Amino acid sequence: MSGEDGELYHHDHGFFQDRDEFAFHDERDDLSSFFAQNQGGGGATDSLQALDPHAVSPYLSFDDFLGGSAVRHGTLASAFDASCLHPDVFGNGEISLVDSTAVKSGNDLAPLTGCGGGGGTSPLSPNSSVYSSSTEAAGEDDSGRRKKDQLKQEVDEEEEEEEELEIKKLKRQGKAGEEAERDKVKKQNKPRKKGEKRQTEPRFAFMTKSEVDHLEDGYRWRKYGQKAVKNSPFPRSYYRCTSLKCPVKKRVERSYQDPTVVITSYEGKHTHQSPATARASAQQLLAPPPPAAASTSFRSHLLMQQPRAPSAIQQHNANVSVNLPGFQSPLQQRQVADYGLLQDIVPSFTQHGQP
DNA sequence: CGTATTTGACCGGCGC
DNA sequence: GCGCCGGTCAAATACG
Repeated sequence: MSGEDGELYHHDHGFFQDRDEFAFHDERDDLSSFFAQNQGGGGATDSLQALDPHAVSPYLSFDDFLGGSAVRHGTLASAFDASCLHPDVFGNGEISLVDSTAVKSGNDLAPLTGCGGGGGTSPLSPNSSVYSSSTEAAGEDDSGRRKKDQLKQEVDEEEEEEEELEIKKLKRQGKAGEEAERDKVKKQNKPRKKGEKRQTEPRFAFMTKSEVDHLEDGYRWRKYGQKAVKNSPFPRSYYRCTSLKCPVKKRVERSYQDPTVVITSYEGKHTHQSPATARASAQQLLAPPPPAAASTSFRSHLLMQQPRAPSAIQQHNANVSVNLPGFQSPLQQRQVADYGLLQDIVPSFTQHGQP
């Protein structure tokens, strides 16, 4: 239990402290600087690096993952409990830590409101998330091979990726093909370039303390596989975005060292809007959002909570030993209010131009 | 009945 | 070359 997690949190702790020194908007440009810090600074990175330092540049930020829609971000943000969201966190690309309340029954993030404390849904246990641009955040041990893999992945071409996806789809749809054909396709599928593996898509992983494996992030996913994880009693689940043509995949697994920690990795970019988002915006257009619409509008939910996060966060932090000192600067909060979820999640992107 | 999940088989990549 | 492993497929099954 405390083993890895403890370590992780510990590191994060240090990390954030570090960050604190630089203030969130400090992140001058973007991920790169952040990465630089991480890699060099040590602190949080140690364990995280195992996740995959190389991944760094090629990886997407939240923004990218979510497809660019602010609202969408919000949804995911909720996964981390946006209310507690840490700007820094999302702004940087490699690793971040978010404090959120435990996700209990139900995948819906709505209940996550905890952070704000105002919400009322009581946060039982703090839900903290660490995220990194790499995948195997969970990697924990067998980083060797994975690192290699990812390095190669970086080299991969997106085009091929798409092609492959297409083929696969066709294959699936045109079942008429029979097995023979299937085999054929399969073979055509992979052989592409020698030495180059598929899987180019940027990845992004984060850890969350949650009782449910599959966190609701606003998108619809279909599980297409599950595999036992070596050295872990917990299986890894593979999900694919159900949206047509959307290549995004997601892997979910539990840390074997701390079963309460769920490691989620996203791969690829959404090519569409999140259903939840769409719904939410539609509603807003039709009618003014109800004050506390318990409902699912991630967006409103988040917006309402943002402001209160700070205090609550720190309390939680204490529990988890995650430190998010002064995480939410007024500036950030303002942004949130002004621009919406995405921005608060990925401040660096929104403020990009900042000198 | 349509959709989602489960699960065993298969494939390719990688290390030895 | 062989075996291991991660990732994916797709038939079977469960669920609404």
